[in-house]
Amino acid sequence: MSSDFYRNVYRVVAEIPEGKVTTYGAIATCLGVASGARMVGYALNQLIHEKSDEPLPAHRVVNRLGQLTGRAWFPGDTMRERLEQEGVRFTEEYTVDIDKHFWDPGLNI
DNA sequence: CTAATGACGACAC
DNA sequence: CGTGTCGCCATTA
Repeated sequence: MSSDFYRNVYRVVAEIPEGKVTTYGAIATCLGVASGARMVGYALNQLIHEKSDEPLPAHRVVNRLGQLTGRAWFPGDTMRERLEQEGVRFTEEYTVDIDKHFWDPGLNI
């Protein structure tokens, strides 16, 4: 399990700076599979049952619209609260200002 | 090996 | 402008 693809996703997600967010598509593109946005989400989905001493900041990964599609995988509003706590602006209750806090992995990884 | 699924994305209607 | 449908690629059944 945990193919290189997964580790790749985990590494990118782990590099997301606080107060910044990125999209599934951006990560996928960074990994080489531009159309593998679904795979990124799938990889993160596996990370739920994956035990880690230091959980990955998956809450900083949103879809291209900035919507917290993964909020359902976090208890309560943990995802929204954490992002808000890091200084991320919200255009809506569950939508971040992706345009101002977008972080491109390709420019930093 | 074939079929189905998925924390998405883009396009069609 | 909101909804629906297909495509994308890896993993699982």
